[in-house]
Amino acid sequence: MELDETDRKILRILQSDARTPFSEIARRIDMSSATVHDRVGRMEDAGVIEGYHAKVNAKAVGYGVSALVGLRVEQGREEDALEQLREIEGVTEIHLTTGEWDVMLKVAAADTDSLRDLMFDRVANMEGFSRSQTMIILGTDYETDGLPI
Amino acid sequence: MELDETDRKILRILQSDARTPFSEIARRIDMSSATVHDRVGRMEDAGVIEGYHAKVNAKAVGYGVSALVGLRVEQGREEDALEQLREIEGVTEIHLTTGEWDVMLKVAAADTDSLRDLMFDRVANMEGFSRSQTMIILGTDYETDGLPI
DNA sequence: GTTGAAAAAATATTGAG
DNA sequence: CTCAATATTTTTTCAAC
Repeated sequence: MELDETDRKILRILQSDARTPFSEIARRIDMSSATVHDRVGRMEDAGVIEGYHAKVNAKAVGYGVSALVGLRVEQGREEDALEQLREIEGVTEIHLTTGEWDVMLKVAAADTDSLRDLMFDRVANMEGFSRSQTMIILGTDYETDGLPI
Repeated sequence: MELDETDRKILRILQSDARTPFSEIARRIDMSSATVHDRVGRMEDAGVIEGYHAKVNAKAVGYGVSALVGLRVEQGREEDALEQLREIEGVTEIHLTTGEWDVMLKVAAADTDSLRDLMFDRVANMEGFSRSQTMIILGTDYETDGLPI
């Protein structure tokens, strides 16, 4: 799908606040809200907009520790490994990467004890597991609302 | 702020679809929409809900390559480095981590050329830079809408 | 805290340029 | 594609339990 500058403006607004009323988006980009409605619908259908998500404070819901985890997986066992990783509660992202690690995870856990359980009981025991490195996130300095559009 | 099971149900719904009408949330959790409205407002005020963001397909807006980047920063130059990193367009996350790297970035770029420019011209030239490792994301296997609540 | 009901505002739809 | 007008829904407010 081709996006013009109007579409991009709408995306910028929805990326920073997904609950902005169409009427206000319309005011800001100087078009009617029917047009905004139409364009948003088309971008949703085309998969340009993949969803709308509330960002929840991790600590408020009991997640005190986050980490990035690098994983080496045995050759030929990648699919097995991924399947098991997807089942682990607390694993919020699974990326396949080049470089030192085959897989990079982002995980959330209640505390360090629970992170240890996650890593030792679940990750290290899965089939195809080779080795891992856990990088605990001491703090997130900065996080954009999404992409620079 | 204390969250009860009702709050958590609301968070789950908004995390998976931030534009779900309060009236529908009310139906699903079997309460009035006035209650949902009240609770959402309080969670917003308390910082439990940090925002609502549209998820935009990176390729659709011209970002063909993403990477995780590990960085070593010279002792005592951390603040300088972070300040510069925040200014680099395409850097979408900056985490301070334990382990092999001091800082982990998530970056988005149009293509590998543009990623090279980002890394060589911007990141590698910044003050306090020591060394880095770029892990190109070949694919994202799985990404939850947020935290398991 | 919760609710139903009223008022205000927003979204969805339609038809035409 | 865009718009104005209309119909439908939702959000917001508020008195009352």
